[in-house]
Amino acid sequence: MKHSEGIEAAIHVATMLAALPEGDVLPGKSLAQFHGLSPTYLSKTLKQLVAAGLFQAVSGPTGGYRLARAADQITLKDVVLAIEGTGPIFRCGEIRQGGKGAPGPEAYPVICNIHAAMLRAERAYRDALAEITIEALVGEFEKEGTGAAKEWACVFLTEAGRKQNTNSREGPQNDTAT
Amino acid sequence: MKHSEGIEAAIHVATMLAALPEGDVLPGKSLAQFHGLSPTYLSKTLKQLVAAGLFQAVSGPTGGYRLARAADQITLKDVVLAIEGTGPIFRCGEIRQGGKGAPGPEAYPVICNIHAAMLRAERAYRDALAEITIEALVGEFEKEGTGAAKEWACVFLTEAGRKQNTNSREGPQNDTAT
DNA sequence: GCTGATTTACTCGGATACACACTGTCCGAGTTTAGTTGG
DNA sequence: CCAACTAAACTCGGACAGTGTGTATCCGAGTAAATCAGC
Repeated sequence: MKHSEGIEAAIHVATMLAALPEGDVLPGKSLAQFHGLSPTYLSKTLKQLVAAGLFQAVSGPTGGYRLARAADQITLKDVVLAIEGTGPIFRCGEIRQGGKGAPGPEAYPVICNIHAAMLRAERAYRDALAEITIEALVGEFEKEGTGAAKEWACVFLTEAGRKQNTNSREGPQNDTAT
Repeated sequence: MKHSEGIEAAIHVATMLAALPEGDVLPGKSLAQFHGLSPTYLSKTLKQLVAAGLFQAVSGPTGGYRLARAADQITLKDVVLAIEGTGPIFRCGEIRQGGKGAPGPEAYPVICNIHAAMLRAERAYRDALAEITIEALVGEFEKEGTGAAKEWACVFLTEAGRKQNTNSREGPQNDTAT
């Protein structure tokens, strides 16, 4: 009952992409360097986020990743489910009717109350995650972060960020400079 | 991010022990048979619950397990933490300052907001679990369960339950019949 | 018949294999850029 | 000088090992009850 390491990376990367100018992309290699992670393993996590429809990937020398939706339309719940899978935390094996000699399923018409209690807790967890959007996290960092930390992130975004001519979420950017 | 299978068994066993007359014990073998589980593996789970101080174990031919505390003093949170460990679900690796060239820890005086958000969700989860006591689960079963299911459980408790002369939680039972 | 030690059978507890998922890595397919060559 | 072609470099994506936790099992230490011998 522990989250995989990739969860932390996925959320941090998502906030980075959210802080990026609309349509721009960040390559996985740069993201790994910025966070001090293995590029090859981070790509595995990023792949999952693309498969889940949260990120978009662009190939080629100027390629990278960007958010597939607006940052206020992506929650921590989305990210967690993309990495950990959408299956339930608690899997009820109906062991209450597993013993030899136990009455059949007709004797258990309602859901196991233990199962129900665990589902309530699981729902509380995911609801709490669903309340936090990536945009909110970026906003908190902008407000609470120290000067050095913000500058460090800003420099990274400026250096590693890449304009994209083909922008699927908006029209092409007018700004073509560098 | 899934619970181990033992969680379900642990909770069901706890409710069984709670339904038992005060001080009586149930052997692990019987508990496994009633739930259709492997006795050897269930013993591993029970061992964890004893180590956590939730259950008490009695050796010998008339031995078994019983609750170490009153059923209303044991919550689902206690059981889950006993099996899964008390460590946090989300482990923050501080990757925000992991990159080469990143500013030192003094640039990050406050907790990572991502970490904080995950902690809030985790707290919501455990709070929800802490609200459910084993006694409440037994009460729900008594109220909602069907006649066949309740009778099946009652027969099991009667047949497998064992009186204990040395009762650490209360004085010896006067009832010596059967 | 009663008392006592002895034997037995049953219980829990720790130590030991097996399997799956997470972690970590490599190489290949695809695309854009830059360079080069010909007109 | 311009345009088109070619080659190269960089990106993501899928396939392939290593490791740690969870799963499953067996055997040994300890205890209460039942048995049996002796009084």
